[in-house]
Amino acid sequence: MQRPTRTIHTPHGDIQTPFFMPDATRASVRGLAREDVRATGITEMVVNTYHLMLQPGMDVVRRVGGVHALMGWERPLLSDSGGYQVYSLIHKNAQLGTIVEEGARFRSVVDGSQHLLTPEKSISIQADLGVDMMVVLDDPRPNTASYDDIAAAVERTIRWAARCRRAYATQARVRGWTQETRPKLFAVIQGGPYAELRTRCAQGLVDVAQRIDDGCGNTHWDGIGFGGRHIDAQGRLMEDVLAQTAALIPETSLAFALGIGTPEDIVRCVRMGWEMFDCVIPTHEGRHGRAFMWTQDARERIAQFLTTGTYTPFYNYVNVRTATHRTDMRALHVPIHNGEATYTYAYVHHLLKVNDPLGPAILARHNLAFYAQLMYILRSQIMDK
RNA sequence: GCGACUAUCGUUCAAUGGUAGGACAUCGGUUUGUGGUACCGAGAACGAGGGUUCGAUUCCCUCUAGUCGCC
Repeated sequence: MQRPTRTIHTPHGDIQTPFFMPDATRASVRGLAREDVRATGITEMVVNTYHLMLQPGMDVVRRVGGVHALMGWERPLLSDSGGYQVYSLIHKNAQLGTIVEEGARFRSVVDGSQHLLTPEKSISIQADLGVDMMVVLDDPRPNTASYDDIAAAVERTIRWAARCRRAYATQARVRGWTQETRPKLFAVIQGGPYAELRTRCAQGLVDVAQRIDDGCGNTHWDGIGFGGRHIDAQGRLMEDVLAQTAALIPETSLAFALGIGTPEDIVRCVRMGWEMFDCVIPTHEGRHGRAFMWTQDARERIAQFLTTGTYTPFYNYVNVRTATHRTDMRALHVPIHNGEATYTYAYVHHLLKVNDPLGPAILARHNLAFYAQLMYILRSQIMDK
């Protein structure tokens, strides 16, 4: 069931749920200045352990004083553990890595060097990054993997979560973290499409939190995420598993829907109780010339969707590359530092055709603003109740 | 006015006496904890007329248009 909105406190500021974070994988939302991101209404971003440990490397990150300092970003950041990237790498090319009990062994995409990412190393790297929210190293599997394979990955994910939690407690001691200064720690539920494995994973993780102190006296996870792929082979949202998994997450933990999704998927997930989202879609689609646009009465349609579950399209996305926009002088509103700039479809179309990076940048900003507005509408809808 | 050269998808270049190929453009599709300025697919052309030939986009002639050169 849908959860009430709440405020969470992090070292770099408060956040109101539900909220959306764009992926700044290599410490930037590709092609956008942080002021541009901020102007869209986005207040948090996701950075990536896997990419940053390879480039610029943790010696650099430590010397410059963390990823906030490197980016010059004052608001909260969440780091992903690297588990999904190794999974993605192996899925694409089995030569590039293997999962062993010790951790994830992989080859760097930057220089081909070999690395072993253990749960302990993932936590210590994320502590060095200095982020506000971190995620345990997990073991995602494709939904098409065998039941036994996924069941084994669930058990490993639980064991790795325990090792991450111990490593977190060590970091808390060494770094003198308090309840106010410590980063939030997220576990991840695996189990593929199987309800009983999702249940088993959730129980195992909750048990780990109760058994193992996080170094600050807590017996719960700050957040718990939905791991693995959340769409089926047809590209449709796996609603049953997502709803079932959301119900497994204790109210004391934030429900994080990793990697979701389209605007429609996000609203569906909010109805189920998911509170946090990150996704490449708005920036990715923007870079490929696509703009999300509200339909008429979008706000009313979202409200109806949220309360009744009946979906009426409240947006469409426009391929600005097509020649139909060559002389399209309708306005495209894009937030900038001190307000809003009006561009025309015709101009952005032109920029895309001449491969000026300003075109994708305008659309990425536009789409991020769209997502920020969507979350704002969802928050206000939930508060109205 | 004379001469040379050229004429092929929307554009720009190929090839060929027997179902004309690429690139860019056009249209469509893919992208969900970012190896994506990417990938996949479709439609689209032999300047006009005549001749040689079983058969001509290809060889020959005329015309038209363009480019270059010379007066």
